[in-house]
Order: sequence, then structure tokens, then C-alpha cells
Amino acid sequence: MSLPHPTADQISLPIVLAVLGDPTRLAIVRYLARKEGVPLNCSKFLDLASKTNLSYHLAKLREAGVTRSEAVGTSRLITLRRDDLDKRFPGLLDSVIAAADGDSTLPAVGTSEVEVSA
Amino acid sequence: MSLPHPTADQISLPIVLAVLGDPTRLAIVRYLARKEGVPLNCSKFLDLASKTNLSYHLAKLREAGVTRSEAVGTSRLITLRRDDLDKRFPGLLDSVIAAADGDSTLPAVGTSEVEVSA
DNA sequence: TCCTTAGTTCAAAAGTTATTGAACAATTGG
DNA sequence: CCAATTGTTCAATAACTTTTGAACTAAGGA
Repeated sequence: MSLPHPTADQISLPIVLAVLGDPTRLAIVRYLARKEGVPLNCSKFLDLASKTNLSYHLAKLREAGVTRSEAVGTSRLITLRRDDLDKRFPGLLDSVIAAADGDSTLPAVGTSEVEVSA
Repeated sequence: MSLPHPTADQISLPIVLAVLGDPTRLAIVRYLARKEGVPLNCSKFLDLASKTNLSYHLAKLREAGVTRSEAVGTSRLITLRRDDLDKRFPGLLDSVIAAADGDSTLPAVGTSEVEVSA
């Protein structure tokens, strides 16, 4: 951990909803959910927006408490705060992700990737 | 029915999330959910915002497909589009409302009302 | 050390959303 | 018909959000 994150109980429902209401950020969250457990760096999302703009959107997600960003070397390892979100808003994240997965008009990242087993 | 409403399949997830991301609109939706089945008119929400501003927020909810507004006399009878929302985004509305109910910092309407049986 | 990679910060511009008051329209009760 | 009630529309403004590019920092490898 390094950058400012809200604690679990500081996570606000309207802010989370507003943050997820942006298609770029929703695409980021969907991808994080699909790769759950695997910390990703920002470069994974470069087909969604410019580097600068991504920095902005990732900060919004972090400040809302949706993601956690850890500085490791020159990278930021980004993970979904599923535990905290599920505790605060049970069922919300799953229903949002399921709804997004059912909508082919939404932007997405890494939808054509090869699964690699450990 | 009278004013323009999206059809069920035109309801967009990011738009619904963004619309619910506003505390005033979230309060309206919560109240509609609590009074489910009972069509309400705008005056019920006057403690949340001015008449003009309410008209704006109620239009946003209607245009997003979250509510249905029917003109009856000089009133608008407003209902939650629960059926359509549940079909498009299963579980979403319930988890949002449950999360909102658990947050005492959010604005609310009609929380101290007398239940009247039919 | 120098260069590259990874991402941030800043200020500006563009775009969008929210809020306001005044004026308007439609319905209904007296 | 008149007045009151219910809500909308409009234009203005205020307040945010998003997007951009240029400049920057920090770590790591050659």
C-alpha cells in the first residue's frame, strides 16, 4: 500500500455507483474481477484510454475504495477490493459485473486472452 | 404512460449506475422501493429538493429507465420499474437499496411515516 | 551513469450535470 | 370563469468531470 485509500467503512455507496457509472472505469473493474487475485499494472488498460487519462480513472477508483493500488518498483499493482465491497454492499459488485458481462455494447479489455495455468 | 421512457432493452447499465450515484435520486428510488406498488406524486419528494430541481432529477430517473411516470390529471404518478430492472440487471436494485438502507448518512424521505393498512 | 519504463502531476480546455428563478401549461374545485 | 394546484420548460449560472499534452519523478537495467 502507498497511495491514499479509504478504509472499508469510509466507502460511500453514491460515490461507488457514480464511479462505476463510467464505461471506462466499469471496463477496468470487469477486467480486475475476471483476473481476481492477480495484481495488474496500468499498462493492461492502455487500450481503454491514454496513459494520463487512465491515471485519472484509476485514481477515482482507488479514492472511491473500489480498487487498491500498491506501488512496486515503477509499477502500480492494482487489485479489486472485493472483500471490503462485499462487506459494505453485499451482492452489489457481483450484480454489476454480471450485468456488465451481459452487455456486449460496453467497452472491455482483454476479452480475447489465453488462459495460462500455473 | 405519457412521457418518453426507454424500453427495457434500451436501459443502459452505466447510465443507471450514474443516475443512482446521486444522493437525491437514490433517496427517491429508496422511497419508491419502500412504497412499492403505490404510485407516488412528486410532492412526496419536496423535502429533498426544490420543485424545479425535482423535476430535473425525476426526468433523469425516467430517461434512464429506473422509474415510470404517468400523467394523471395535474399529477405525475411515479413508480419504480422493478420488473424491467430485475430482468435486465438481476439483483442490482435489491443490493443497491439494501446498501442504501444500511447507510444512515444518506438523505431519505418519509422515514417516519405511519403504515396504513388497506 | 544514462536510458528506458511506468506512472504521476499540472494547468488548460472541453464537456456535462446540477441548481436556480421566472414564466408557462394543464387540470380541477369553487 | 377564476384561482389554486401540480408540475414543466427555459435560460442562466455554478459546479463538477473528463480529456489533453507537456513536464516531471522514481526505479531498474545496460
